[in-house]
Amino acid sequence: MQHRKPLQLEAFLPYRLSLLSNAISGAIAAVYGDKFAISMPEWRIMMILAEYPDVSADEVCRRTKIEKSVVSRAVARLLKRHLINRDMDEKDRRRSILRLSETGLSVYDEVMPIARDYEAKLLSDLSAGELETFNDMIDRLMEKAARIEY
Amino acid sequence: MQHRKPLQLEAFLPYRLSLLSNAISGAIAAVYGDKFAISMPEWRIMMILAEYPDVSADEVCRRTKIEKSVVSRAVARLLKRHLINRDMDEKDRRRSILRLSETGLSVYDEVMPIARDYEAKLLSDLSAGELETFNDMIDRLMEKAARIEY
DNA sequence: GATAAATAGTTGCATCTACAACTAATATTA
DNA sequence: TAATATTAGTTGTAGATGCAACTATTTATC
Repeated sequence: MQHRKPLQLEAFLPYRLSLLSNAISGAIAAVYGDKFAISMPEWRIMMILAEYPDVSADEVCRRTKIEKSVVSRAVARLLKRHLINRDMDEKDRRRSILRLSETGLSVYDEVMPIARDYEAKLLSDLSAGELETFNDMIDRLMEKAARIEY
Repeated sequence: MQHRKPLQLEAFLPYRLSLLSNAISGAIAAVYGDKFAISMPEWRIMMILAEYPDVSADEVCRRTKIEKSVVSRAVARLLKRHLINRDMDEKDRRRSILRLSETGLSVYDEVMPIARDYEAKLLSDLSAGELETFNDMIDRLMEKAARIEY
């Protein structure tokens, strides 16, 4: 006979955040997935390159927290589909220099407004102040999470 | 030459939530993963069963949003390791009735305090009011996310 | 400047995941 | 009550993931 009522699972923050994040990411993934057969890591990389052109794969890893082998294969696929271009750094020939191709940019320009529109709808019921508070809390939790060890 | 500054990626809520959720879930997953070789879906199922004993696999799917084949295989693995027990519903012989075994309960009782402690540390800098606000916003976003279509 | 350590990126591989097809049982409808 | 549709759970399979081992290059140390 079980009787643990330890936690009210639905009140457990990690669980709640995971459900919310999955719901949101999944909704957006459906857009670029259905329309362009782009995976989530591929899309994340494209977002990074749209904002920070000419960064290395390693820099992409650092920013996205995506594992480097996943980035390597996603980059390979994006290259094969000519959605990004790659040069090698002259100063450090291990290091790649990645950026969106014209095609990649046009895909980005088609998908991103939909994603942004989704975000806008999602946030439409929050006041500017509430949104700021929410974002501030995410930052603080992010910082805290990076520091906790046990 | 790229020049999209469309979004400030780091300010894109879906991206931010995903990073935060992964950081938190990953930290907790390290505990049950390292100590008991339990996967995330397995742990989610155990949490559900701790709070709602005697639910079906289908009910687990509904609550966790984990895909049913994943639940099926996770349940099989938990059964093989005697961490849960399964009966079949007399009234509806398709339906399973799952609950933690004694062993499963003891594993749960060892891991859960660590997870709860992690959550407490994570939230220690938020006031009660802030936490309530944060939770309220998650609820609202969750609701909204379920309604948006495009 | 030779040797060792660190870094960027790729690849092998075991495992995990998600979709679809499937079986078995129950519910619906005519 | 026979035929049809729905539901619970399992299984096949292609592709994704993450760790570790590997290559190639650069940096640090002696």
